[in-house]
Amino acid sequence: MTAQPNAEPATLHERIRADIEAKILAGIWRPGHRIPFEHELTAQFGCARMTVSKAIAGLVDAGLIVRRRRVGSFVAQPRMQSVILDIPDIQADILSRGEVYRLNLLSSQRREPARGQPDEQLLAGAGELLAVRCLHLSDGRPFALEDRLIGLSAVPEAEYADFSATPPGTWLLDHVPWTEAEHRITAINADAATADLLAIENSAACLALERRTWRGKQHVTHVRQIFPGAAYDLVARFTPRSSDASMR
Amino acid sequence: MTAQPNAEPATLHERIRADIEAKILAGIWRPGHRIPFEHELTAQFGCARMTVSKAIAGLVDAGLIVRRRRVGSFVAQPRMQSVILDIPDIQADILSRGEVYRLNLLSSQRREPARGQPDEQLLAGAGELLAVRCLHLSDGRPFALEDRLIGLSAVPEAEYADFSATPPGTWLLDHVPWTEAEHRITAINADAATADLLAIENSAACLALERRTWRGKQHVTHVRQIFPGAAYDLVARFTPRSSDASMR
DNA sequence: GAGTGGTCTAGACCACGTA
DNA sequence: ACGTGGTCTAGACCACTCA
Repeated sequence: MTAQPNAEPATLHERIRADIEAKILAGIWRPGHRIPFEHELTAQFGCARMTVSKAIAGLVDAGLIVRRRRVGSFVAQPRMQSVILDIPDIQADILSRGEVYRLNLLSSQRREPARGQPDEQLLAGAGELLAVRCLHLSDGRPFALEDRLIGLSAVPEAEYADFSATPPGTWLLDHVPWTEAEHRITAINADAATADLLAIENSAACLALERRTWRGKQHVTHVRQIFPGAAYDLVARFTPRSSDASMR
Repeated sequence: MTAQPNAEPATLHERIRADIEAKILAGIWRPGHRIPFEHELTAQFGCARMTVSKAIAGLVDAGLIVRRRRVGSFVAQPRMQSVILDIPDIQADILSRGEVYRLNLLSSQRREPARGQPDEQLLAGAGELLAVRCLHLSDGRPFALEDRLIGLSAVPEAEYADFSATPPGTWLLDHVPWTEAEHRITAINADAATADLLAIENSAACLALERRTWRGKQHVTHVRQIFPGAAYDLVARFTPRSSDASMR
């Protein structure tokens, strides 16, 4: 949990927000209930309308309130909607746990996109691809196996980067602003080669995390990271509008 | 992608935000660069400071800007931070794909929390637990195996709910507002019993999704859902401040 | 001390959806 | 037509932090 549990909020709009939130959580205002109009809250709290509006806007962000013009603002139907999952930089994550990070660069080669792989051709654009394969180690133990493709037309300077000094993911974060990413999380049985590299049993369950990243419409990189399922979990903790998440 | 790509934003603070965002994404303002002071932007756009402030606040939410008093506002170092993962209601998800949803309620029993299980005792509080085990089916094929514990002191009316009519997750969403949830995603090898229920091979890799939900400080429910890894992925797509996610 | 962002006010006009 | 929320203004004071 990030925030202290019961600290009285300092600012007025936060107190108003907390006041409304408390009524909802206590069940006094059930889903679908119309909360007081903004001008009523203005009178109740003796403040300007913008302040009330800011408080409600926060509750809308948190998914607790729905506003409808000409009608009013209502307590939202609860939904298992957005859950914030943090998928951190592997190096930073290992270091933050006080463990020793090491990268084993298995291969790195420039090549043409494969025929019959429209994904690779989109990633390559007019240029070529950089294919990097590496193993992340934490305290000497395999932590994740990474296969990455980088579009050299999007990131030409990647060709000259030293990925044994800086892991490719970290390097890209530092060099390329991204606007969009798609993640896919799957469970797979490790094949023989993967199991060997990760030092796990053959066909042991692993988490496969695939991420494709764009800058604007330009596809920047596509990475697949495989984590031993027995050792590492993805954890996401959610509180409306404040979250804590990590990989354990 | 949810939002239309290049629609000119209607409101002023959105245009200001888009203007700043564009400079960052184009690389004109690199990470660490100090963007103009608010009073400068006020002059540049010919508007009130609150409008500029609202625009920047949005960029702070999106993680693109960091504000520092007395110093200025800066382009944030990009981080692979919050990724919004949508973990929807299974029934709603299956129905939204046009498939037939069916629930197989395997067991449902009221019982005491197990000794030596502090988790269960916290969940039970002063009362007992409701333990529900069910299988979600999509078009007749096993979709997920669910084991759920519900704290009857937190949700006493759950005891009389008909979980063969409404899946427990859906029922809880409709009846209990929640404030906090913790998710854990793991890969596991299916044991014999699980494999049998899910109609998959023994020790096939599965995604295990564990979720614990609170209302305030009160622990409401703890659920573990197991998905055949070969058939289903968790997908999350991220764009700063607007997202699309689903389970496939 | 000086200048930044953080918050707030007391108005105003507008867009929109309901009736 | 009406009343809601949505946006915006032109100020103001404060808190914080750097010099």
